[in-house]
Formats: sequence, C-alpha cells, structure tokens
Amino acid sequence: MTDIHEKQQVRVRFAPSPTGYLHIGGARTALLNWLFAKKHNGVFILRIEDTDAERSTSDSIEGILDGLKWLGLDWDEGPYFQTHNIGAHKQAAQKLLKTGHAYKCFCTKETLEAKKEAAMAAKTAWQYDKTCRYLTPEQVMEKETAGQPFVVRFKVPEGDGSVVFEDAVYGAIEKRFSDIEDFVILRSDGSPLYLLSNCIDDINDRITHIIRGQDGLANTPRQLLIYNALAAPVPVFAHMPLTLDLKKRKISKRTHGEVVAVQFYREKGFLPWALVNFLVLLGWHTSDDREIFSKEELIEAFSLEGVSRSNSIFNYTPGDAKFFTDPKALNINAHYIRTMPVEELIIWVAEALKTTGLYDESLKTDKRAWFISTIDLIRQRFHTINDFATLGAAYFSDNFVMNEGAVKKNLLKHPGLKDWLPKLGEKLESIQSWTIEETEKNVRQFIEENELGSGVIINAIRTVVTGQAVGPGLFDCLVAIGRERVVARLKRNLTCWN
RNA sequence: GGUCCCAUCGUCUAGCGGCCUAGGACGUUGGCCUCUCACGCCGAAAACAGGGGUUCGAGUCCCCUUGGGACCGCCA
Repeated sequence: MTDIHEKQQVRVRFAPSPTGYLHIGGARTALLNWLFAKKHNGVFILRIEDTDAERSTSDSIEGILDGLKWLGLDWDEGPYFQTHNIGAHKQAAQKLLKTGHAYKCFCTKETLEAKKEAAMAAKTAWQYDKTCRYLTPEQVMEKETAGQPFVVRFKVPEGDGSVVFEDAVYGAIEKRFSDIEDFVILRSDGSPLYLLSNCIDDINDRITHIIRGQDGLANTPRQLLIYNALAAPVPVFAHMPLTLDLKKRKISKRTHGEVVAVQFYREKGFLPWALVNFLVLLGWHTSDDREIFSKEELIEAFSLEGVSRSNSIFNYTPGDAKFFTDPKALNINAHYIRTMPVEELIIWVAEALKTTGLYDESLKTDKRAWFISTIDLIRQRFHTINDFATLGAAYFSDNFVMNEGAVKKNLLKHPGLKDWLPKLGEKLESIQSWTIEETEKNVRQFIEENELGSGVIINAIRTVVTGQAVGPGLFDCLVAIGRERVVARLKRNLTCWN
C-alpha cells in the first residue's frame, strides 16, 4: 500500500487510573482507541495506571475490566500495571540526568511555597525560577553529601523556540519553551511522577497513536520534550473533546452519580452495543446522516477526521420523570430492541427474566417458539431490556403489578365492569379455538349483546389482563397470554373494586 | 492570573467561499393510522454568540470582543 516505513503496526492503549468505576467518558476514550485499532488491524492495549496507591482499589480495577468486557471492547494486550514499571521510569530519569536533560533540585517545598506566594502578591505569573539548574557540580555534590533531599526536574530548553506538533484532531499546536516550567519528574523519595511514567510506558509499549481526552492536550508539549530528550520515536497524538454536563462541568461519578457509570446502563437494561452506538456519536460523526451502526459498519466508517473539536454535552437532567438518562441514548437502545433479530434479543430478555424470577427453563425448549413470538409482539414499545420483566411481567407470570393510572382510567371509571368482566370470562372460557379471530369475534359479540362501548371493554380487558393501559393490539395480547390466564384474570375479584 | 483549546436549533451534529430561503437525528409539538400506547408516515416551532475586516459573494477565511472548557502539584 504505502512504503514499508509506514507499514508499522498500529498500537494504541487505554490507560485509565482506577479511582472509581468505568464512567462513560472513559468508556468513550476506550471505544475510540478500540475502533482505531480495529480499523487499522492494530493492537489495543489496556494499561492500568495504578501508581496512586491510595486511590487505586482492586474493586475499581475489576469494575473497569467488567465494564470494558460488557461493552465488548476486548483488548489484545494487558492489562499491564503501571506500578510494575516503576523501575523503568526511574531508569529513564537517571538517563535524563546523565545526558544533561534533567537536574537535581534541592529547593524545599517551603521556600518554593514562599516564592509562589510572593509572586501571587505581586500579581506576576509563577514559574520555578531555576535556582538549582545552574548549580555547579561541586555545589550539587556538597548538598548531596550533606544529605539534602532533592527532586529531579526536567531541563526545558531555553530561548525563543517552541514545541510544535500536529494533533490529529486539533491540528497544529504550538507552545513556547518559555511558557513551560522545569517540571518535576522524580519526587524527593525517588518515585516517578505521572507525566514521566505515562510517557515511558507509552514508549516501552511502542504506542503509535495516543488517543486520549482533551485534558491531555496541555500535557503533550512536556511529554514531547521527554520523547525528544530520550530520542524516542514520537507517536501521533489525537485528543478527544470532553464530555460535559448541561452546566458544562466535567462529568464525574462524584457529582453526577450512577448515570455516568457504565455499570448503571447494564443494570438499567441497556444493550451494550446500543450504549456504544450512543457514545460514539458524542463528539464523532460521519459526513452522511447515518447514526445507527453495526459493529462492522462502525469499524468501517470510523476515522479520526470525524472527531469534533468542541466539547459535547451529555444531555441528562437530574430528576427527569420521563428520561433517566440522555434521551438519545434511550432512543438508540429502544431502536435496537425493536429492530434486532428476535433470536438475539431473547437471550438478553431471558437474563432479565432470570434476575426477577420470571424465567422458566421451558422458554428455552417447548415454549421457545411462544417466547420468540411474544417478545416480538411486545418489544416495540419498550426502551430497556428491564421493561420486559416489569411492564411485560403479565406475559410470563400471574404475579404482576397493576398500573395505578391504568386501573383508575380503564376500570374504576366504569363500575359496571365489575360484573361484565367475569361474565365475559365465562363466555371466553368455552369458545372453540383460542385465536385472534375467534377471541375478537366473541368479545365483539359480547359487546353488542350487552350494548356496551367497545373502547371501554377492550381497554378494561387490557388492563385487567396485562396490568397496563397500553400495549399491543388486545387480541394479540389475549392469544399470547393464553386462555387459562386470561379467563382467570377476567374472573378474579380485584381488590380495587372493594 | 498565565498558557492552550473551543464556539451552528434545548441536545448530538452536517456544512471545509456561491449548491444554505442553513440539512439530519434526539427531544418538544400538530395530524394520519387506531381498541390503548408505541411503531410508521406527513407537517410545525427551534440555531450560524457579537462586532469589524477580506471578497463580486462569508455559517464557511482573518482580527477583536464576549462566552465556555482544559492545563498550570513532590495527583493521576
């Protein structure tokens, strides 16, 4: 295709720090990396940046792995753990020290703090004043033998130059040397800082494309300096816009709660691919009007060029009575529920029924055909998989909740129903065949004989039989639920009538 | 405060100088269908942040203002 030097295999990584569960912003970053790898037949690496021992917990590591697996974002290498590579990070710092790209700084936190405050008071910008950068070797030796603690700082080039790079999303970015301070790469206890560790791991993992959140954009010039000082090949950087809330704050589990956790969507009955499809649309698009993609289509369509530069907003209103998350996410989930092959859908529905105790092994065997046709019948108006087990419970069990509004609207308004419904039950009990045509014929006959309103009776039957005011055509419902249950439900003495 | 980035309907976005009286999707909303609700179909309301340039022509290029965000730690 192109010349051999460009045929280097694509290697990308997702490098979360496990300080909480996988949230949708992180999932989106992982997704874009995954897509990029798939698109280019590359390798997707998972690296856990767990160097913050206090905040990293095995629970959150598990949470991240689970979340990625559930979404179907499988990785080819890893998980690697940053803490395992600390030796390499320290070595790199020593190398920088040796090659004159870094120096030991003996300034104490206290003196630095005082200088910073003075600068604040004088309203001038603070940047480390490089006092230790020009210490003579003798002075350094003296301080060291005196046992003075030191940090290692990177020696940022001086003069008029600047760091320039081409971000795959944001284009040319330039940052002047003079605007970058001599940053710390090793603490006084000898441990490496994130900026260094992250960079060294990327070099060691031979990462070719760094696809990350836009919050990494400001770190890039400093990391580029490290790459150059180490004479390491520089990867392509691609920064993704951030996902904010309606108030334009960064989304976080702490301030937004469960809605931003991937796990929440699993519990709420989302299809993983529906979430993926929603997430990819947050800050990325094709130039045609497509919004629904199969896995293959998405990999085919994906390109960094479609990533937008402005932050996108996760359209979630806390306390919304109608939408428990971004309406578009719900819409996409519903779209998949009503359009995916039923045979696939029933696998998810079966899971939901199991967790609510509505599952029966026969749904897999003799009742499988019934299961398929029933799910196909009711799926059109459901938004989540959980709806099958809640709103659709009446199809699988006699233990279902009567919707209050439905009872009020379709039953209580017409007291005569208390007598009509059992009578109808008796009539239906003995009809010849339990088909859509026969049940409809008999119900309509009943309505006519007793001079009743058809809407009233039909809606009342629906409510008494399914517990809901809404649903598929009534006679389809009756056939799906079966004669025995329908008759029993018509005849039963509802508590609401007493 | 310094540096960097961003700016089209409520939200996600199309648009890379004339195809734009600004298109699509979600949401909102009117109607059709109808035993209900949904689906589907047909409509409606809804945006180029403001101001200067450049140009025959600007949503599209440049500058300023305003607004928003990110980063500035011996956190990751």
